[in-house]
Amino acid sequence: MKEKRLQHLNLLSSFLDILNQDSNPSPQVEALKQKISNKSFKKGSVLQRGGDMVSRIYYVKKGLLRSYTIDHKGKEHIFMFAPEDWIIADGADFASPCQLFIDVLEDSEIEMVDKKLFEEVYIPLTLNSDKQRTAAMIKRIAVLQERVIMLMSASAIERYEHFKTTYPQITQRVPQRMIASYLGITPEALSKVKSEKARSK
Amino acid sequence: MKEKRLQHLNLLSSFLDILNQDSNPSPQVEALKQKISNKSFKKGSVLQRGGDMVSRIYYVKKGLLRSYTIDHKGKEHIFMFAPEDWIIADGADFASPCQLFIDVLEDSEIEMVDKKLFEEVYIPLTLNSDKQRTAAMIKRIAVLQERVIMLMSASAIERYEHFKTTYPQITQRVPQRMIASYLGITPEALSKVKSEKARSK
DNA sequence: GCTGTACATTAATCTAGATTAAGAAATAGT
DNA sequence: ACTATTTCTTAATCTAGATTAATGTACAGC
Repeated sequence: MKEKRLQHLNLLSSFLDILNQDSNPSPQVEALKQKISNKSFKKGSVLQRGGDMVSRIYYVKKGLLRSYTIDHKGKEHIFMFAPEDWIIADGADFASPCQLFIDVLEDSEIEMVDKKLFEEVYIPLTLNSDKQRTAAMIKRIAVLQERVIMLMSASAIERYEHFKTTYPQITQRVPQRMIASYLGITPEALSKVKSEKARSK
Repeated sequence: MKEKRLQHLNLLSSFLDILNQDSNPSPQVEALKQKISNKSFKKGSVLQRGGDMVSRIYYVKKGLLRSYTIDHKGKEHIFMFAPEDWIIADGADFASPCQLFIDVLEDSEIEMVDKKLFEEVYIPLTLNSDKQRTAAMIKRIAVLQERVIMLMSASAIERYEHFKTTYPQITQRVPQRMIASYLGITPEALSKVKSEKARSK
């Protein structure tokens, strides 16, 4: 089995592992497998809109997704990127008041499952792999905590440097303006920061 | 049993519930009980410093704690407040690179337990109350997620208003400068914001 | 009761980053 | 290959909030 990254809530992938490892699956597990959609999406597809009543968990087999909010002025704020082997879910997954949008940044292959089904079925199936689950959630908390500290104390340059070292695999694949959005600054400010840094070398 | 708030990672309190509910405790549980410290702390006491090797989980029975980081310029950034019935833990609890300080804002009564012990003992004892545990962590994630959105998109006034409605019980009890620190602005800016708002009424 | 220290407010600058706008470069669609 | 659209960069302003500093206020210790 390929080593799994736990940068983010890596629930669905271990769920899938359990389903797949089962060499002699019960009818219950068999029925579940049918409910996991396996789909290709073109760049630009919208998987979920804030406020949608649906709530799914997406596992990125190939490609790149993002989640984001739109504030009261209509501005997008990117919440996270999800490249290969990452999990992404909408706000409902976290009982959060802010509703997240999820869309596709590169042609992608996605496995997805209904959130409710996932919660109801995953827990009984994985009681003995709870440590992994907890570890994944703790990791998620760490990422968010770090992000809060960054937003509270770091300048635009510092945030950008931090992003580059933390997510090198994403830096090259998404437009500058989206990185800027993730960092909480404007694309112009990011451009400025980069050219100033280049000049000072 | 008093209703428990789940605003934050409420692990220790359910842990304590389990220990206390046990009418005929096993020797193992009995031994554990001895390891939970029950202490009073004076305002100003420091429970943990960033970088400390100890790692505990604190349950606030009475009083008020806070956790914060100190950035490379020596500035404090308040990460969270923990009033009565809340749980607070240092960075090590989340495997976070940023080390948190924890100290006492009001004379407090605290129950605390070593993090490692907690993790090793809590999980086997509470396999069947996992849903509660997961709910607590999800709630924590929601709080952090909301905080990120706030820091990315809201102005000083908006953040202050949001804080007041979300944490009314804290607003009256901590100095302005600490609320400012939590909001990611300076005390002067908060003062300005408040007087401008008062004038415009 | 004083005195000192921490905290809050106000006002005068300063600055990082936002906004606006316009041109250059890259990408996609036909 | 050519056009259209999106993205990136640069530069000129503008502004929210930082910084600095001075004054006012409350409480703690003596």
